[in-house]
Amino acid sequence: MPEEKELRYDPEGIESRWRERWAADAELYAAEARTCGKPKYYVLEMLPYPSGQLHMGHVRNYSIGDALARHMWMRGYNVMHPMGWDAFGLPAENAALKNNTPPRDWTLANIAAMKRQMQRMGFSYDWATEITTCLPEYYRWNQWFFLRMYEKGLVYKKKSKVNWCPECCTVLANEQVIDGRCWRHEDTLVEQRDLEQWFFRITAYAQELLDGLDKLDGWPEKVRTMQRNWIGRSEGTEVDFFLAEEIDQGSGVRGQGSEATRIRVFTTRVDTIFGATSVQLAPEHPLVTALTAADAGLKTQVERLIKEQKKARESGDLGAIEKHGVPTGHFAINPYNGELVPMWVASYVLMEYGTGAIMSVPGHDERDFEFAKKYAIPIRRVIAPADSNANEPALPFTVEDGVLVNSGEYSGLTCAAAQKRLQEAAARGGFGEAKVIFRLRDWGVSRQRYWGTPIPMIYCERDGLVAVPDEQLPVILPEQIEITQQGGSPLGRVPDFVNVACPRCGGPARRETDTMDTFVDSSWYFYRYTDAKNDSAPFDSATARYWFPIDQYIGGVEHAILHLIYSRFWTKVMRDLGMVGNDEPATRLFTQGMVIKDGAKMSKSRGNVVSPDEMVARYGADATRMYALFAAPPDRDLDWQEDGVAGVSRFLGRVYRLAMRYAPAAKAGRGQQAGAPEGVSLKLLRKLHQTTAKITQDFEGRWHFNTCVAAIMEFVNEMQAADAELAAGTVSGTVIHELLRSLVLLLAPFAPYLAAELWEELGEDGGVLRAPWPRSDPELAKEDKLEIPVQVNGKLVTVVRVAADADAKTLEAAALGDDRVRARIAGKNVVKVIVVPGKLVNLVVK
RNA sequence: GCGGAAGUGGUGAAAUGGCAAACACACUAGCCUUAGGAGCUAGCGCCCAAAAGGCUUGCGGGUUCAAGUCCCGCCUUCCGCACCA
Repeated sequence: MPEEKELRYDPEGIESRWRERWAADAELYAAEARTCGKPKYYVLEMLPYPSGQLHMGHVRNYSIGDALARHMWMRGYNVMHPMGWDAFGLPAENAALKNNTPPRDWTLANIAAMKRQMQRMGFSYDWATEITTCLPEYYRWNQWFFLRMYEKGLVYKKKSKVNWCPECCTVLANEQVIDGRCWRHEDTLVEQRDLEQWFFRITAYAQELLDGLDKLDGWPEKVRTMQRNWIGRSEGTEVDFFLAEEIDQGSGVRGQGSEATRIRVFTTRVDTIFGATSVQLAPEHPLVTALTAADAGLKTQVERLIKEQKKARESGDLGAIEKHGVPTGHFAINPYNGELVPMWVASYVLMEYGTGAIMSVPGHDERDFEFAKKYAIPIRRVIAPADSNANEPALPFTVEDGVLVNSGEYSGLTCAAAQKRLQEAAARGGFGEAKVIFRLRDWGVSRQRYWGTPIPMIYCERDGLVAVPDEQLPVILPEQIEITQQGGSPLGRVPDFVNVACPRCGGPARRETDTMDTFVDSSWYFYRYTDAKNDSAPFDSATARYWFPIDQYIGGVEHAILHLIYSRFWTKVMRDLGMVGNDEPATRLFTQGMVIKDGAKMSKSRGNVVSPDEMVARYGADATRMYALFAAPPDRDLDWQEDGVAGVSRFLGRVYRLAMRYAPAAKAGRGQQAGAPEGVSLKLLRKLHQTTAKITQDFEGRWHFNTCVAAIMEFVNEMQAADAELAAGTVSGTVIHELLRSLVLLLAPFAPYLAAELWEELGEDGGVLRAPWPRSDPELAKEDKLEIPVQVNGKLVTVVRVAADADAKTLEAAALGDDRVRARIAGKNVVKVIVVPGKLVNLVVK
């Protein structure tokens, strides 16, 4: 007999063939209409910035989402699995400067390249709903939303101190400043500038954004905690202290001082206010500015504090910086007891938080204590432990469940009770009130850049600020424009763009030349997928109500604050506009781990980047994505080892050859009736049904795809080990058919190309994607015999082989009947026998 | 400083309180030969020449018949937050 030529697994051949066939089938990954009757499932991976190159982080992210999408299709869901491009942003302008390419051309070329890479990977995206945020058909709706929010008072313009990145030459939102540095330029310190800016009133939703987190139990706790911290809700009291001199000279009536002499402080511990021995103002507090105007000496000192504060902000370790202060020589009156306390300027008080002024209670606050010690400010005890027998604790005593002392009429009250009474007194006396403050501040969206959505506003000489009317949308971003590194908004240098007739009076007017933060684009993009071609609205409300919320959102944890808080805000705004029915964009969020190489995150600067193209060329897309799922559980960091990819590729080769070898037998046995399986057949079927159960469970719960792949490998190993029996015809064609058919189905979410190929080789039709997911028969999955470990005093001695359903008595007898066990317990008393049927036997002896 | 996650072979890792190291990678030995980034077989935590045996999940305690897993204390690494009043 001529030697049979061994088949070679040729990923390149298989994958290119199927890529062509899939590309020709426009409906393959399309979601069905909402009337289809199937349950819907919206799985979404975060849309990428089109940098031009897919990196391994993307591949990992999309491999997870793709496995899930394919699995859900096979489970019979109506699946939406879209992809798009977050296509505005600074890199396009930088590239334009460097290569003299228009940002649009550069961006669109990058998109084309990355789309090719994605298609090469075989991801199941419905390209008919693809969105590209830099195209007018998309960004016109940014402008439309801007106008709706403007109408509702959720957009406003104000001059304020803003973060300026000298590298980006633009303003940044607070969320884009990390440790005083730009989120895109780690080495660049952000400057503070006074500029007129557009803001979204995200703070109007601060409380709801916070409360909503409690209900988002499908989100990682880590992300929820980060958002809670960012929103930073704080309950306390605002209290007015007044400059003593002014009150003496004026009416003399407490609580009616002028605004210029009022020092409003915020405190969470108003119960300690009788212990306030100074008030501390931020160096940039308006009152300090007023005082320094008339006092050159003070001015010099305060400027030093400002410099110090700036340095502290940049250092990233604020707690370690020594606190400095300057006495102003003025005094303020504590409204509760009329006491005069000195007024200081302190480097540790921030103008941007609370009121920019605090009361300093050194007896009961760590920082105030440190400060008072340094400057010999009196320290007073006003809180004692609730337990009156306790020793007097050392100061500062910061617990909040004590009792007030030395506090006038409030002495003896608990802290909580005193807070309430003191707030009531402040409200009555008109010198304060209970107050909730948030750390979250409004979202500054103006960018002095070109490559972004034009802000649809017009400045008319006669009518002032005029919104662009809806019918004039979109305000098109001009394309022929010279990009330079000059300051100011590039659009300001395009007269055709700037000069416009006022929509109201027709007179001469100027357009707003700032563009929107690109996070606006990504705050609502996932709604657009549901109705991507709509040219009369951002999307159809009924369609969005069908698809939303997103069932599973998958992306990197680096967006925990930025994108994920903005898009929650946007959803609530759209809900209040009546456009959507959901309060939150996504029920479940999954944040995958980073891809690591040689102990560090893959990055160009470290030179440890592995290109997906290279992997695909060498090992195929199936092996590359399957390795991305196999090397670590998806939530953990993944160490990229090329040998591992090679290993997965070899495994797929074994699967291919095994399936091809027995495909004829399987085809012949297809649809035939089989008797009760026994011997090798039973053994293989049992393993198959165990594997199916394991993988099905994992998709439903813990998503440990690494052990799913391992389970498939175990199953294939077992088939391989039975190769002789299979070749000898011991196993019927019907059983072989079930084994191979199910193997291909289980493989389909992880290695879709090979699965498609083998599905066809097995003579199945209709495509593996729409084939029903295999069911595990619990009876078939059950073992009939088990090896039960036997321990003596908790130490393993041997295993006994017994029937799987053996009861405790049988197990005990089997254990005691074992020679090794007998030898071990000879001459000793068996004190206790622990039998866990199906698990183990433990003999406690003395 | 506060909060979170993690720490298991040479490497990536596995283990609803019940046989620690599944599945891979690397390595070693053998086989095969259309010499391939191939395939097949076997070995592979540590100690001991081997067997028998003993030891082993960052460190120290505890709970339990039984702990990588639960509890307490500590160490290390990573991530997030932080003069937030």
